[in-house]
Amino acid sequence: MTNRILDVLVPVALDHPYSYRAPDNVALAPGDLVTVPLGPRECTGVVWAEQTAPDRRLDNRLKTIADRLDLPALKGELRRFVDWVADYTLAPRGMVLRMALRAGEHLGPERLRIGVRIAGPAPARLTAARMRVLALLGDGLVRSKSEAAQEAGVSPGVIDGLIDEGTLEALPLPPEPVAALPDPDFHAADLTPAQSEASAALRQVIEAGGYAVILLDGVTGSGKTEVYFEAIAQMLRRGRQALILMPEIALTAQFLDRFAARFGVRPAEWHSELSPRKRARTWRAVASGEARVVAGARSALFLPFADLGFIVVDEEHDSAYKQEDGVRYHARDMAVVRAHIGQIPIALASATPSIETEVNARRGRYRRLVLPERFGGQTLPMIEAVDLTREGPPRGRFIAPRLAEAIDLALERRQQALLFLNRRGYAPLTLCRACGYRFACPNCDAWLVDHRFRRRLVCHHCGFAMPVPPACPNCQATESFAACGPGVERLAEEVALLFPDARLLVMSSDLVTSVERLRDELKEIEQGRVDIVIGTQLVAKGHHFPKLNLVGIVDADLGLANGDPRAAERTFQLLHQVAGRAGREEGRGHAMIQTHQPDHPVMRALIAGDREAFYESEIVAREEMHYPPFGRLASLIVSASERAAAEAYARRLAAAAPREERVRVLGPAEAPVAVVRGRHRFRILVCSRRGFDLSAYLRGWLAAAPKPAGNVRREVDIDPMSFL
DNA sequence: AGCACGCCGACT
DNA sequence: GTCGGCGTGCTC
Repeated sequence: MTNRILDVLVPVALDHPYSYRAPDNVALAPGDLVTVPLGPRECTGVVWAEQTAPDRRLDNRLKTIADRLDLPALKGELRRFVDWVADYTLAPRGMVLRMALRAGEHLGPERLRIGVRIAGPAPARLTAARMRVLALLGDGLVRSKSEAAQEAGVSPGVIDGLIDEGTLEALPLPPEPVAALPDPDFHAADLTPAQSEASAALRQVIEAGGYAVILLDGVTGSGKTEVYFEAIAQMLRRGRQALILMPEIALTAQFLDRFAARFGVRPAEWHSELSPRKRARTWRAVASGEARVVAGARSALFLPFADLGFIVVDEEHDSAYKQEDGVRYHARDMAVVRAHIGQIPIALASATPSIETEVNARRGRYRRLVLPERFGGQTLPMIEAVDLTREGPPRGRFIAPRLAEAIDLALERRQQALLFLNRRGYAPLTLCRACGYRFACPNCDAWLVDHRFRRRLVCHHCGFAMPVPPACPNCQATESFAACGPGVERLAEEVALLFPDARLLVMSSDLVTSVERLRDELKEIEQGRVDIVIGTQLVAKGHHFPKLNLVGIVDADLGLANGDPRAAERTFQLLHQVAGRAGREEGRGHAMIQTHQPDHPVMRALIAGDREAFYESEIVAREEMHYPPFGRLASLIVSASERAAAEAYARRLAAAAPREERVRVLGPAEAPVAVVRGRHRFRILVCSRRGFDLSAYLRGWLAAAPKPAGNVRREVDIDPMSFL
């Protein structure tokens, strides 16, 4: 036994590596994946460093590393990234490592795939199912067992039966590659002059080498994708890897097919719905360098790339990049950090850049490449407001007469219309007309949303659901429930009434039962088999509807209601994106925005098509308030099942804040949604000057503050995006 | 995060 | 009598 001691980081909620004795029969170096004993179990960990000054007190407790896994070591780059993210977000280092080892649980040896082919005489008993299998395999080719069963329309048992009879022969197949090699010259893109110019500038940045941030700034349909595809082609020619980050919901078949049209094959995919097996294989392929291009949701940022040369963050302004549970990180910001650590270029693409990115571009820290026009000379939609204070719909209705007329006209012209309402379900509130009782969630501080398609009252915060009772739980009155406010389902009812002959489709995340069904529905729209689409946020992202000409925004004020400092930015981005769905191929599009405040800066900028006006006003407002990016924010959330316990601890925590003139501590205040999942929540908001090390300040504060007792929990959210 | 340990409530 | 609820504390 040697005296060598190594620090190993394990993917559990521990902030520091543990020391282990190195076994003398295996060579180990930092980055190697190992199995180590941890308490009563064994787990996978990563050698983090050589331990040069072992803690004497641990001498007799040190355990020995059990084994080294036969996987590529995590590069220094990725280890530094894990350390950086943990330091910044105040998450335990081990939990950040866990994201990099996500394939973890299934990293064992690859399961053998079994292939079958005909190898003997037909069986004595020839059933219809068996005949179909024989007909399929009659060509003598080898097929995997599951493929053969599926194509012949039989159960796998039939195949097994034929193997037993000796008719078929089973043989091992090589593992299926996760992603074939993309060909940079498969189908050279036909770029517009503007795209060529942007592409050439991007190429120059990449040629120069090293870290650089490029903002690809262009409206939907201006061809940002083709431009960054050229940069990826350039990376492929150099034999390096590229990562395309996108909001999970935008990672569609349409996008993957576009990639395949340019490069001959689809990229490797990485998202939460990947099967464990596929996940493990993709992880390995990325680590070995076999997968050259990965298109993935935010967690793809933690993949162990063998040689990452370029990152794209598509739709960089999208709030889905912020992870709100577990390790709270912003994937766009962390992507920039990863590019910096790896000294590689990164491109942020958006039609409506985040205020942070816009300010960085204005200051020259990011290089802006503009794509001014839409493809093929398409023009932006004409946008107008419908002032609900003057020309609103009749009581109980949500479509104003002028919007209804426009829909009529679109139907007459055989064009599609989209009605956008960012609210799922039938109605956001149900009350009893007899006694005023309102249905509220038993676990959260929220009303129950009526979902008629599902025949349930549902809480959008915790998922609580109950059937609609036959009588009022308070006064026992029957037939007394009134739905208040609109949801997409209720809107669909109104549309069916107004346009009885139109073909409707409601798209809402809670109605999406499977990816398959979503794809089918998108295809229906694409092929013009739907006249009116009614949708939530789901329709805003990533899809291209060629026949869509009219967009109606039913309640533009919805996102502006709360006191969130980012409300204006988010509303502008969302409405701009939705309005931009109109008229991408068939003439000039038309968007109508129903609002109670047509003079709000967000609405004015949208109607005037003046994006810069919005940025000007919003940047000034942020600067005045010292909000990001002109200051930094963190939020401490204290929660407990007892309201008093949460409040008392939050007060003690706030009182323990170290004095620091560059920091303001606000609160504690009850969170806007005070109760979630049965836990009462209080929030302390911490604001600091720009450039101040807020993470270090918070770490010092939390270390010195009294520890939470009982079921009181505290969470830290650096750079919070949502204030609910 | 797991997992064990430990201390109180209602059942085979 | 024990099975099992989840609060508490530890893992080199």
